[in-house]
Amino acid sequence: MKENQSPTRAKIIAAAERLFYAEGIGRVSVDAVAEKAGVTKRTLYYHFTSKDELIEAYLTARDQPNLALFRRWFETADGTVADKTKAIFLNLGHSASHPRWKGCGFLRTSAELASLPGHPALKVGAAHKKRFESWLAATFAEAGIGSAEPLARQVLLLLDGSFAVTLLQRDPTYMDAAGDAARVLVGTALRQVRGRRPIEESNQLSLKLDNESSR
Amino acid sequence: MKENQSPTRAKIIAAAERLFYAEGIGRVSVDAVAEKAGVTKRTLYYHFTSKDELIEAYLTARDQPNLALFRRWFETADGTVADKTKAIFLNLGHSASHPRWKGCGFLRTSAELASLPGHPALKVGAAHKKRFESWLAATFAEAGIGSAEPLARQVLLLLDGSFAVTLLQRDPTYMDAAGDAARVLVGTALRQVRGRRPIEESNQLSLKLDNESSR
DNA sequence: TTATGTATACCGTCTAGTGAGTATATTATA
DNA sequence: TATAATATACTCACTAGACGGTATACATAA
Repeated sequence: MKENQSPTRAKIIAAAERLFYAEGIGRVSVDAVAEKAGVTKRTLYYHFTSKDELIEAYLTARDQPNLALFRRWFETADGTVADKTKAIFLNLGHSASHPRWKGCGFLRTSAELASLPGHPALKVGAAHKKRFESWLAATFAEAGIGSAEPLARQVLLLLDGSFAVTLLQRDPTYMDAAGDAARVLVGTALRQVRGRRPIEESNQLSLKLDNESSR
Repeated sequence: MKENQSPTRAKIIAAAERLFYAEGIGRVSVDAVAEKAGVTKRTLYYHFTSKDELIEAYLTARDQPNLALFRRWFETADGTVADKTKAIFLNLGHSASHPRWKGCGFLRTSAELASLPGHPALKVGAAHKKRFESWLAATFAEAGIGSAEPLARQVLLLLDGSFAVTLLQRDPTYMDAAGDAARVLVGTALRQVRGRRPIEESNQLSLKLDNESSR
């Protein structure tokens, strides 16, 4: 297997990440990726058997870094779980103000490949969003929220909705609106917890890190 | 001007609607649209100056029918405004169960053309979603809701989120989750209205129409 | 000396868009 | 009323280039 990370393979994936995210997978040729990576096309095809496999590798490479970024945004925010949830949207709104921001690479790839169910890249994208949803649900459950799973699902829907709408309208204030809705939903669930067993939700002090661009 | 609807032009747009929605604009050639419409490519280029103009015409043709469908789903549902809002998601979930359903054509086009800001088709898409948001806001305001605009925005975010997530996961139950969140948000706003001036929200009897596929 | 990695050069196919010409209908003129 | 001119709506055949992918050869290192 050549699944390991040879430097050349890593360079190719890095080039694919930048180009596929910036232009969309259909508008980027294999030649362009090879050129950006500084290798010949034949070398690219030595490391990947097809363009489809390269697309899959592109999303696989984004999976963990994206999740880590969301987690960090959540964990470094002040306030209740509801406030911390909203912090994800605030940070995302900041990212979306950057002209190079182009929404969520997973969702955009899913839109482009919608006519190819079963495409390996779609499985990677679906698994990525599931992991995010599961992490949210676990975090909510830890805070004592009973309906953690449906709540996590609703927050995911708001998040992906704000990706889609902000990309279309090019207006990051939609992120704030989604964050408000998420804070209301999480806050309501949280108040039910406190009703049963008081306090327990602590105000965590934390750094406010500057955000990177999120994909 | 040939902006009017000659039968040939209408045939071409109808073919474009089916193919672009089913496969995505990047994966459909102008030749394929011409063939599906039963005209030569040169005839297509007689009616449209470029593929981009054809894409724009495709979304323009979907604008009013889609809005009308959502309105009908809302208006024909029983219950409060919150219930009627949720009905949109329920109907959409039903549409999404069909194997030919491929999400929202406006959002998918926006994802494909994300690297071309200012593309005419993107303006059509943005205006379409704005019209939906405005209609929702007006409907909420009519029901006496004070925060009609932010509320409409939140429902839009849930709607487009459910388009994106349901397409990726191929699981229409996400539509139900989004509908629940929307019902909670609208219901909360509605209860504040009732708190100030009681009743006023009537249970409207109405037919439950069977839905068409929504794009 | 065998496996890994890279390069040059190429193939067949598909793409958006065009050049040049034609059938038909309507209008203007004698 | 017959004829000439013009506009509309369409077709066939083509271009120039981009596309994904490959055959072959050469280099390097264990």
